[in-house]
Amino acid sequence: MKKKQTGIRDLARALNVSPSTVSKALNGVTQIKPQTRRAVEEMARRMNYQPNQIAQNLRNNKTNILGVIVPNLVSHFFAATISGIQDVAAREGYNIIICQSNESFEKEAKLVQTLIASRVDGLMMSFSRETSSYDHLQQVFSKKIPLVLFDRVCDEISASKVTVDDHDGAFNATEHLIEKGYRRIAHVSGPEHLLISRSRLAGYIDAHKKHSLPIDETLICHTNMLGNEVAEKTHSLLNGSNPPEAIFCINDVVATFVMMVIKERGMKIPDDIALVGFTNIPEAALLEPSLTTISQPAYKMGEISATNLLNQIEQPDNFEPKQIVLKTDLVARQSTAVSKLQRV
Amino acid sequence: MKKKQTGIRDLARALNVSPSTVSKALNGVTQIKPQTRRAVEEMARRMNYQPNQIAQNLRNNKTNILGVIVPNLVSHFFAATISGIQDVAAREGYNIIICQSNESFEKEAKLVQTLIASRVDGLMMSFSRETSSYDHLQQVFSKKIPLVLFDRVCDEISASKVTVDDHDGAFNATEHLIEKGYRRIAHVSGPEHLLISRSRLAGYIDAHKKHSLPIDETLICHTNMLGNEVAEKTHSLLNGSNPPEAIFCINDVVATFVMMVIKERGMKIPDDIALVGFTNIPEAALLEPSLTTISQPAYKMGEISATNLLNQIEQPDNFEPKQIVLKTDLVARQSTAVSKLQRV
DNA sequence: TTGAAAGCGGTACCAA
DNA sequence: TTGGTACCGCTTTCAA
Repeated sequence: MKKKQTGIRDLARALNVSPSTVSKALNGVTQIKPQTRRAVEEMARRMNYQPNQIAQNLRNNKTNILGVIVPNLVSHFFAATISGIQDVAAREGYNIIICQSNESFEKEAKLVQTLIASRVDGLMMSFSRETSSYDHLQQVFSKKIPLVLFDRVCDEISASKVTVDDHDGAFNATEHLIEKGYRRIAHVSGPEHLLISRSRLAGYIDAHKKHSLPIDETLICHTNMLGNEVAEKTHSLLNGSNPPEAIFCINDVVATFVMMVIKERGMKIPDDIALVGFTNIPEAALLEPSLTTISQPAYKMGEISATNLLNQIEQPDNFEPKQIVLKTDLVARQSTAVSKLQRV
Repeated sequence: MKKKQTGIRDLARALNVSPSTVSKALNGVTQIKPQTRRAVEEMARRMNYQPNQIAQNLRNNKTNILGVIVPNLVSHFFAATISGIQDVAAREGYNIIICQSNESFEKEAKLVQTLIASRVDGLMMSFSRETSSYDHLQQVFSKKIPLVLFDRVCDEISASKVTVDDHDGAFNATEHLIEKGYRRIAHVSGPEHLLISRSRLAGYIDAHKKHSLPIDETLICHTNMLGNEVAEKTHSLLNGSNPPEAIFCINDVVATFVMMVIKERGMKIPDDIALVGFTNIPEAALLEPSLTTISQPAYKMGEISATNLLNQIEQPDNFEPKQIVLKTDLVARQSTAVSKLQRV
């Protein structure tokens, strides 16, 4: 049995005033005699009073809870993003409910429902790998729940979006390879329907265009980003009649799989083949050779997403969806550390 | 302005029945004519009714929310634990609010208050590095909020605790080194007041005892587990007149710092010195040389903690605090891959 | 089998 | 400056 906690009425009784007076005193309403206020505050302390947030929630139709849906919690990128979200939320007096879709569309849709039922004040999400339609967000719109998409976003719906400049990052990664003297550069991408795959592929292509290099379709392969398929397709790439001199991967995890295949085949990085990833996971610096990659400001992305969502919640009227694109940084490491001269 | 959602009264009005009938029909109370029930359910669907969970919470004095406090979200171990918690919670219809103390005692204490104010149904926590007193949990006890401690627990308070067998893991790690022929084994530990430091140190010592090896106090050093201090103390260890042949570190992150120092000094692992960590973070396998370590079942720890908490919540009466200790596994890798013979 | 009404613990309007 | 009271949306007893 739960013990009954002291409520506003208990305080009122103890002080011989009305509940409404207590409420006002506690909430800093001005029209209260300072003396009364002090008495109430004193008594609240003495009786160890704590407002029942649920009752407040009901009354104010507000929970001070933000919902967050991510594909998973264990990848460092999302963990760091959530860390940023959490810090901003805590600072502003909000809690966050975190859910993971485990990359399943079905789970994602269910979670959206759950969070709506929990009456979160706002929602932030990054789509699962499977997500390619957006009907599951219908209720979010019809109930006008503030929404911010981050990282894995889509073009199809109107909402605030926070992303890194995937195109620009991929462009820089590719150009870095070109400047190192590489010409035949492969790209191991993700599922075709993900915007993130398309953007990074576009950056890869545009870097080629800028340097007037031909694009060889056989050097571009889409994967589901899982170990088996990536390994398999990497082998195919390397078995080709005219294999690539460098590989740009959609992210560091994929690059790690590719690196394993390359090592397995007894090839040397970067001498036989260069490798670039994307994200800058902590492992990237520890790999041997360490991995050149594009670093994404994950924590900052979380902070910005949360800040935007809170603005949206607190000024629902004059709010316009914003598209925020964060810059990335090239982190050059050993996996591309071959000088141009050396290769000539 | 928030749009008003369909409530139980709207349904009642539309069907010309009373709100209480609607409530009963929706909640599967038996004393309702099946026909009425179907009508209500049908109408609920048509009017897109969703129960207001806040109102239900208030009424039932239950939120279906579990609070989780961890030192941080970005370390893989905690991320994996939370992942386990989340999956169990979701399966049982609970949400989780996740907070990070950022290793600060003050923040931790504040978060406990916040979560209590949010009326979570239960609380799971892993203490911050700074935490050495437990008054901040006083309210948790006085309000009888179900509590489960995991990983970083303490002896001082009575609650369910889920840990890995730190002593056993450390014992195995140390014995592994002894069996490899190492005799002078150093231990780089964490803060002395943490139970986890003490347990692992005890395992280290007991392995020595079992093999009748002397314990050299100068080979045991406590650190704050941060890069600078670990590096500094590692240098001291290696500068000693009789430096160690192997180092067992309290965890993999510390081991990574130690490895950097060793490499910096031009020493070879495992030929000049062997190294063992604890946790089995994903980086451990990727380091060069790969790191021998003790793997902790993080995801499982989360699952078990959540399951225990839910039991406690749902059967508050006949509940006894449980101490659950999970076994660890030794993962032997290159950092200790010297054969005994080779060293003789 | 159904309905009326009293809460859950606050907030806020209106009156005193 | 303070108090009375309706109400947020749902559950549950008790009576019809």
